[in-house]
Amino acid sequence: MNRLDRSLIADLPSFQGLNPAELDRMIGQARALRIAKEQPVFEQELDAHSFFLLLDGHVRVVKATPEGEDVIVRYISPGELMGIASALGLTAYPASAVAVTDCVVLAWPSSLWSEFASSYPSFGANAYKTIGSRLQDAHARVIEMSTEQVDRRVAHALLKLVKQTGRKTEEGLLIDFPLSRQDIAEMTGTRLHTVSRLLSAWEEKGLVRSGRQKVTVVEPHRLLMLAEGRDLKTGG
Amino acid sequence: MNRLDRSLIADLPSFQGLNPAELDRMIGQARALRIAKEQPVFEQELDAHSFFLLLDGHVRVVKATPEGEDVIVRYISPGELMGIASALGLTAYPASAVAVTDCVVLAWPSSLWSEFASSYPSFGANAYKTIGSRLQDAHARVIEMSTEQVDRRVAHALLKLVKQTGRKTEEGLLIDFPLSRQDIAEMTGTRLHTVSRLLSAWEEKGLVRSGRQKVTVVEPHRLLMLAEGRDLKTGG
DNA sequence: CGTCCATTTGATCAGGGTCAAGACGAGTGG
DNA sequence: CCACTCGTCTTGACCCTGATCAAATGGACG
Repeated sequence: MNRLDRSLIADLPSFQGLNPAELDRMIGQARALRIAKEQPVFEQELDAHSFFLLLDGHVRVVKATPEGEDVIVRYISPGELMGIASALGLTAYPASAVAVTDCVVLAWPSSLWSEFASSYPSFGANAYKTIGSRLQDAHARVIEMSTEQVDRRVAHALLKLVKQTGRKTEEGLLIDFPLSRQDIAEMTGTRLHTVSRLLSAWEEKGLVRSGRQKVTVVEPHRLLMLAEGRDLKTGG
Repeated sequence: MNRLDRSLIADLPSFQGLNPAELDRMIGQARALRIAKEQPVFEQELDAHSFFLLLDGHVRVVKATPEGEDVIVRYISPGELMGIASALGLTAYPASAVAVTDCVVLAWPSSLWSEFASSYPSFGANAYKTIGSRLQDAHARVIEMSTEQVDRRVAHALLKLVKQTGRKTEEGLLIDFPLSRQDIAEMTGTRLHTVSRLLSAWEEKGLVRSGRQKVTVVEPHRLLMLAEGRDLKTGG
């Protein structure tokens, strides 16, 4: 049986301030899981039995409305915590998480949360910092949806993804996992048709290059101008 | 000089699970403040020196966009914590808080947060539960703005306020603080004109009664139907 | 090679934003 | 006590953004 080594987590932001012995104790209670592409990590409404750390791959966090529409809450990248409902006193997951690519995750039983938070105060503080930034994200998104038009919201979403997972290629910065027009629509509160039209227009202007479930930002700077509304309508 | 008594806070949800001595120690470090109507409790971007508990009155939490538009994040009612940026590792307030009516608040220096959270674990757990429900609120709002039309969003907003601060009158449930069309617009991501038209229409249908900075929900049940889209278009 | 899904693109239309004007009501100062 | 002013609210007219409906194209994969 494989033992998990502390080097898997030692360098991650969530575990800064912990000594090797503490890391060993924490990882000793984790279970490593492999999640195949398109399979769920955890599901909305179900008992929040575990919390997770993504080691490899990408995960999409989705909330489903009563009417059956999906809204993408965020994408999780390697090194991030997810499913930390228990930190907030929840007994059920408020959203579902689905592997966008094949993933490797660590899982801890939720019952360990309070133990970890009190025994390893830096871990607790780091985790609550994460939650704080997610709360800020959510508010930022409310504000965006209240005050900005679709094109800017889509531009912001792409820039956020590029910052999070952008990989340099000859063409520009590639968003490093499969991302459809529909996905972008679910992130920005619009429809895939509108996203398609926007990307087509931007491709013509040379801002992005995109294909089937693939988006590359060619000119991040000009896209940012557009996102911030300081667009000079620089045509071709 | 007035001493603050633990009875001010003993029954509040945030302080459940604390014994009298603990309550005394906490309130002994608080300062009571009076905030006049329309005056700020704390301001966005400024150093988060304190966190607060609202004892009496109502407070509006607002985020201003770079372009100068305001978005109302939430209304705070008596007994609720606010300005708990420090719990999330923030050093500046992410939003401003303004007294909607004359208010009485308790203030603690932010530096005490970590001390409180570790010395009084129930207080910490309660506070993080509060943060959790605010995070859920924010996500719920993102979803609403992504998937629902303006009339439903406004209906939801009114119902939420009624649930939070509704006071029974002969006419129905009165929202218990001054609330303008503009305020409702800033809560729902629309314009005061649209809110005005909606309220006029609903008044005609007998769902609400409203006037200058004043809204009474006459028929919460029918308003809920409308909010949930199970509206039967029951005219007069 | 055929099927399935993502994508594109056109046409139409309506929700609600914007612009404009006026009515109403509360508080203020003379 | 009244006139005035200021801020809130109402209502009409117009128009634009982006949703909706419809159909075709194009890759990917079995």
